[in-house]
Amino acid sequence: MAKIKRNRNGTRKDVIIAKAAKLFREKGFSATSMRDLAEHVGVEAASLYNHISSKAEILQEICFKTANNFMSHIEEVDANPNKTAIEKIQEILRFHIKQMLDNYEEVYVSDREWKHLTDPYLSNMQSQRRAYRQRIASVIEEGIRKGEIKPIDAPTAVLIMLHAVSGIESWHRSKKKIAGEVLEDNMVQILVDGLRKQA
Amino acid sequence: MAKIKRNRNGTRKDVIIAKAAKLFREKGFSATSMRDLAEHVGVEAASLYNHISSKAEILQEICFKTANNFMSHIEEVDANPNKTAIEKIQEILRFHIKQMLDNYEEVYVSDREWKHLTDPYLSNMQSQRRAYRQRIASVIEEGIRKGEIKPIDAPTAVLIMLHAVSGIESWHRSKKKIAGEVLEDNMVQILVDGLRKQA
DNA sequence: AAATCACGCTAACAATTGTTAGCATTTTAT
DNA sequence: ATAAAATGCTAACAATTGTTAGCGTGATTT
Repeated sequence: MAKIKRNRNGTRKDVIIAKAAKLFREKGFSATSMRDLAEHVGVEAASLYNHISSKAEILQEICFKTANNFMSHIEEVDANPNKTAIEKIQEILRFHIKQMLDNYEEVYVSDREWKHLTDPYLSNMQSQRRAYRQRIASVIEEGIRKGEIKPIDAPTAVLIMLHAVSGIESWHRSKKKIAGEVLEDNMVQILVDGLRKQA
Repeated sequence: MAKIKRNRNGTRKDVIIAKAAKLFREKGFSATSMRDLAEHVGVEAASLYNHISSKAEILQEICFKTANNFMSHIEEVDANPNKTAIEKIQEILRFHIKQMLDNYEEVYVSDREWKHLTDPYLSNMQSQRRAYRQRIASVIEEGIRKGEIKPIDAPTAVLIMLHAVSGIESWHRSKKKIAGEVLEDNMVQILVDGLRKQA
């Protein structure tokens, strides 16, 4: 009756999902109530259901949109046969970092809260994640074969890369932030060439 | 009346906290109900309150026990003036990895769920975490000054280290696990010397 | 043997949860 | 202008939440 919902460019559903991503990041999926979300959207809880069909659906949209985003990128990178493995890894890393800077809320939520998906979607997400990690591992193994990369355990390297990137969360919370590009360069350098000087 | 709670060596409270840590890791703090926990302990929900005073207290015990554990270790490491910065970093890393292997549930929960602490404890935990990261950053900066470590942004390096280690979660979930010591060596090598061969 | 304590149970509470029904109003299309 | 669609509201629902009260039984202490 009184309040109206704003929408810049995109549907009202998009507004709801964006606010939800923010809350899910701050408090977690389970600890965020629909009334909580409604309040931040500026509407009563019941009104949300004119735009979404359930709380679960919101999480699904966030998770799968993000997952597809990463999956298309790695396919694009991996399709190019003229890049070295190290170059591919660097591109993947930089893409992750940029995503973590630009779409922070959704990327973070999709990484931390996907466990709360329910079962058709949960299994789907699990295999997507597995497939994604496997693709990166293959790039690393290719690099090992060609002598560009140290002979380390590829799954372990993937694990380090992906989780290191998700640590950008604490960069966001930090008071004295360095610039995003500096962060990116630092992270890539540390992961590719390590902490130790000279070697 | 009928059921009895077991206890190997440690109080019944310890049993409850251990089971809680497992559930908090699997489903998150908010998504774990006291009835859920009670069922896994083999008792009715109300009976838990003979041993703990609230759900919040369980999380507090898990988080602060773990935090103190890490804090004492870094103090011990840092007190030794004969170690190089790289050696200190390696020791800290190896301690984190070992903790993640041996006390998986509690370390993981303490890292992911501390946000659900409430306010006297929440602020306390926030400053403890800040202080801990700051100590590691100081070690790195010392290493940079002495020329052992590349001149990178120390907070970024800390962020990478700590989050890389927390990725051991996916090692736990993995089917074909490499041995714990191999994992440890791989992780330390990658973080200290990077992925790239030779340099 | 008596008294105390530890610890389990059932029942119940107030609050909060996600969600639906039904109705009113505004916006869009005809 | 009128019909249709979109979107908001209030009220209510059943289920679940953390937690307390009160009672009983078995073990431990005196």
